[in-house]
Amino acid sequence: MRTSPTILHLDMDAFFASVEQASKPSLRGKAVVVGGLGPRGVVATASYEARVFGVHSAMPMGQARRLAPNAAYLVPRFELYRSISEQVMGLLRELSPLVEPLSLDEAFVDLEAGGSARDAESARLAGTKLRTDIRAVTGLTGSVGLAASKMLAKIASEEAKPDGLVLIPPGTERAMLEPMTVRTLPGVGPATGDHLRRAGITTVGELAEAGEDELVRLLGRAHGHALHAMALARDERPVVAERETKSVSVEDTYDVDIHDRVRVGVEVERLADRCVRRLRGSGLSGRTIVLKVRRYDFSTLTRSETLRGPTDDTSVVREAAARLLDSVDTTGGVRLLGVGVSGLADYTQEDLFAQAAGGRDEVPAAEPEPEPAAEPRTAPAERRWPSGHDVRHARHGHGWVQGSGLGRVTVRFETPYSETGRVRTFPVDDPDLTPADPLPLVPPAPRRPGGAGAGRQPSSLPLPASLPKSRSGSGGGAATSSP
DNA sequence: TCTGGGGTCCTCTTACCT
DNA sequence: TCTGAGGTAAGAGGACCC
Repeated sequence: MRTSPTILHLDMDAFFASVEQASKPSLRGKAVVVGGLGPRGVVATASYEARVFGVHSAMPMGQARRLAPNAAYLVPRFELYRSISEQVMGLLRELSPLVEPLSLDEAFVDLEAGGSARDAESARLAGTKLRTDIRAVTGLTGSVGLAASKMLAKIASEEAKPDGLVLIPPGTERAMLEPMTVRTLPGVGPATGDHLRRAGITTVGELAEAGEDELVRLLGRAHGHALHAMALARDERPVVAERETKSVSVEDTYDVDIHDRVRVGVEVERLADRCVRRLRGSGLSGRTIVLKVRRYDFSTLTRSETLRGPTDDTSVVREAAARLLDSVDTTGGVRLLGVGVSGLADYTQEDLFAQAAGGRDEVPAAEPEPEPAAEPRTAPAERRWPSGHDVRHARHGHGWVQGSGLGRVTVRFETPYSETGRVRTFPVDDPDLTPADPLPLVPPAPRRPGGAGAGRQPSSLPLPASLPKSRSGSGGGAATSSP
């Protein structure tokens, strides 16, 4: 293990909720919950104000609403989060070429490899500057952990939350870990935590004392060995910039269990199509087709089939998924269906199955994923005007959907840079109201004084080209044109 | 309370091959 | 020819992560 705390872990604070608060002045300082709003939705992120009420990630939405009935409930806007995540990752890459993103809001950086830090002092400086830069560029806060290994850097950023920086000086690691609960260690979830508790092990110190043989006996070879090393603060895993995708999958949970076997078959076909679209979008093909079925009682089973060669052909994946479905009893109803492809190759090959079935199929590779809100699983008004999404009104300007239903949509007119705005209600088919693209959270840098851009509405956030822009067409002044 | 979606990794069992 | 050992791949399930 290295001797300087030059591995940095960044964790953006309550990322999705913070983005929503930054883009909606009326929600700042308020409880905000982002997640699925259907009857089977769960919380993706809760703002710190909502956490006070006991709301946390992965909690069923119904429970969250009981705990925090006055919170704002919003559907996730992944395109927006992705575009802000790219800005943040860009700042990390200025520190080092060795950046390992873990998700939209988290990443490891090897500062030493980038030459941006050699010792504790320079590492702390780099971390402090990073936090300042993130705030300047995105308006958001992130917590930074610095340590000599990935595990410790991650624990440090957790300790730093929210909006802080923690550096673990080399040599102090074991003393720091000892009193912590085993759940602090990555890889110890509810099941392993329970398992260890029953064996009388609750702290990292007790884990270290238990010895490797005992842990291997309790948890199996790989897990026992890894956990013992971590308890002794030993973690040699390098920061890896490029990770190969191992599988691609799509799944849907249905608001109401599906009992009709024919409908189940149709849904599996649709999932197969979507999965192949994603596969091709990434330029991949795969050999193993996986069908996932969650039944009415939440029991989950998977069935898989490995083909002779990799495929990215819709009809081949459809047919394999249908064969797998034949072996599954769906009596009683299913709440979730999924189709995945693993055993990936980063090339596509014409395969015999497809040729036998009539050649290449019709699904275009570049067709964008439909937005979740466009899925026919919510009521029509909510589908057209998802809570939290941006809109533009011909007379009132830029705003966001506060709620919809009963033929009406309620809009709050404000932008990331305005005061808290006013609320107005319109018929859902009001021709003056159109969906709009999100605005940047921080005003774009001003052009030269008196320049052509002065006084204009800020342009919308540049979204990745492969992602769908809003369905507003050219309506409204939020389009990405500049003089 | 009633449990999303997209992943990764590990373990166990079984089948198959040598 | 039969049998068992050992390796490997596939299939299924489960834990965990964000």
